[in-house]
Order: sequence, then C-alpha cells, then structure tokens
Amino acid sequence: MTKVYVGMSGGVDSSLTAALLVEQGYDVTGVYMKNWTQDLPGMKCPWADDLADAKRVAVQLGIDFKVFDFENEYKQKVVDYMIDEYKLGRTPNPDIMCNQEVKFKIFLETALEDGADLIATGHYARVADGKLLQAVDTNKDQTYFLYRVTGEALTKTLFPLGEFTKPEVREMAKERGLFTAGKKDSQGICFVGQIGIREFLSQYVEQKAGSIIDKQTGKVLGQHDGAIFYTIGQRHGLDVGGGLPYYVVGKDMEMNEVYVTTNLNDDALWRPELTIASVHWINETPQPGEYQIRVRHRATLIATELSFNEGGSVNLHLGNAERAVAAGQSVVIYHDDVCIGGGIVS
RNA sequence: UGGGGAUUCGCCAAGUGGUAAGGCAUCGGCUUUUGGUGCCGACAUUCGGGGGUUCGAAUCCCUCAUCCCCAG
Repeated sequence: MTKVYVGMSGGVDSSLTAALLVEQGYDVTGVYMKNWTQDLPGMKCPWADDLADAKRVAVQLGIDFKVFDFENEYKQKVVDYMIDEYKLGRTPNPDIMCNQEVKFKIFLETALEDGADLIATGHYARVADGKLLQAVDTNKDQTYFLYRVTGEALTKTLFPLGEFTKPEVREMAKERGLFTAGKKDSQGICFVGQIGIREFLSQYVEQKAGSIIDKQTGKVLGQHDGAIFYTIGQRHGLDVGGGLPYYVVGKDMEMNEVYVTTNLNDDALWRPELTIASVHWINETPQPGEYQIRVRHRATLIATELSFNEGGSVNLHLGNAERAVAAGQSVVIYHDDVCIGGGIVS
C-alpha cells in the first residue's frame, strides 16, 4: 500500500486532500508543518488553532498525524530571504520560496526518510509525467507559486485538488462533514497572516523618514518612513492627496526617496520587455520561441517571445506590456497547459 | 505703505440668496496563498473669525486675520 504524507495546514483544501487520498486507497499520514509560531504586535499567530484543526480532521479521517518542525529552515530560507530582498529595494515573493525550500524540499526529504512513498498538498495544480500542469480550475490555479519545484520532486507528489474547482472542493468537504469545511480561505503570506507586509517588515527594519517626490515636477509632495515599504505601482500608503491618485514609479534606496506620478502611462509602470534571472526549469530547458507567461498569481497568460542572453538570463518580449512588475517578483512561463518554469525579474 | 485678488473636509475643487457636488488622501469591507492593482462603502449641520441685511446666506454689506499679485 502506497504511503502518502499529506501537508495539512488546517484549511479546507488540505483537509479534503487528505480525505480524497484515503478514499483512493492510500495509506495516509497527515503532517502539520510548523513553520512560524511567533505572535506579532497586533496579531496573534494562528498556528496553534491551525494545528488543532488539522489534527481534528486527521482524527475524523482516522489517519496518522505528525508535526514536522521546520521553524529554523523557514526562518532562514523564507523569512530572511524576504527581508534581505526588501532591503535591496526589491519585492520578493516569499510563498514561492516556501514551496521551493520547504514544502517540496525539506518536507519531501523528511517525509521520504520517515517512510513515505509520496507526498501530497492541497495545491490547485496537476502533475503528469513529472510535468506541472495548470489546475482544471484555471481561476484557482496555483502553479504560479510552484514553478521553482523540481521535476524530480513532482514525480513524488500528488495534487488531488487539481482536478476540481474550488466550489466543488468546498461542497465535497461539506458532504464529508470535515471540521474545516466552512473555514475561510487564508490569504496573504502565510505567516504574516492578518497584519500587512509593512507591519511585518517594520519589526525587522528601522523606520527612516524620506521624501516622496513627484517624478514629473521634482517637487517634494510629502514624507514616508522608509522607501523599503513601497513597491512599484503602489497607490495607497503615500498619504499624498490632491487631484489625481499618485502611483509609485520608482525609489532610491540610497537616498531613501520614493518617486511618484499621476501619469498612468509612465514608462516605469509598463514593461513590454522583461529580463529574468535565477531561472529555473522544472524539466528540460526550453527552446527559444513562443510561450505564455504570467507575471503575478491569477494574471491572465500573455503571449511572449522567449530568448536566452549571455550569462544565462532570459529575455521575454511581451505581446502586451504588463503593469507594475517589480524587481524580485517572479515571471512564470507556460507552454499551453504546462508550467515549464520561470525566473525572477532583474 | 498704496491698489487688486484670494480664503469651502488633511489635499485639489464645484457651488454668486434657498438650505454644502466631485476627485485625491484616510478608514472599513470585498477580491487574492506574494508585493501591488481593482471593486464597494464611510467620510464638512458646515463654508478664515466677528457683526449685520434677509423668511432664508458659503453666496450681499461691514470689520478683523492670513496669504498672493502689481506698485515700491
């Protein structure tokens, strides 16, 4: 009997994932990954509640349940990475790093060592022949967050939810009477939870006043308390009013200055061409040519001409310019339904 | 110091006798397993202060204050 370790977060998706695998005849073990347990000012970390929920469902399903403690790894590989990137003035995507380093690496390794044959998670994605495919529910597809997983890891991974839509998942969870059937979807960076990225960062970074400058006139419009807290395309949090809305179009980390404009067509806001580094291919390296890309989770796929640069970076010529693509964000590349990999915007 | 103009929510800005538009910002919510975007809702009993005219004024008159422009 195939032994599967299911990552259970205490949410509906992973709960149903475990239930489906049991029904499919696998020998299922539920695993709660303890990645972050710190409370933050103004927000209680929900890990204890999530753990309790995951455990309840495991009991309901009559499966074994374990807790894997990855707090150190998570702090180093995900949180520190995120903070370092922000300090460089970039805008990282910690959840992608979490999948690369924790769920599909340490968790996978630990599970295999512990006797598992396969692992499973509640991601909306599909695997076929070691390839990563978009979920049937394209509206909910989460392959964007998974492009840094290796093809080898995928051969040992099951994504049972990839065949269903979110409403179906909720319905099935309800039919089975799972404790978590009615639980609200989590959102935002898992560990940051309810508080914003800004509040989180200010725990680790010193706040320093700087100027908000109008790119068009050069006038100082106001003050902010750290260029690190702003990202390109951002509108809110500037506290600058009068006439049209202002959007962030750039920043200077050295000078601690944030540049804004009311011009929606500003060149800095639109990227018809992207260069990505730290490129990762799930399977084999693709040939230059026509592909589709996605610049953020849930964005529609857009046609792209892919070519390779000297030094390994990849150049992407977009069919339509994308708005507010920040350095540090990920571009994920698709060939029809297959997610073939991607890279990080330079 | 003469002459002219201005003063409406944190910001921009309608409104010239009939009982305070709108936009930005902000706050709250929705959307979303990243940042961000977007959407919805809330947001001046009050119009620089004080008098007066009028049934009734932000809108007319007087006066004080502040700011701006031209003369010096």
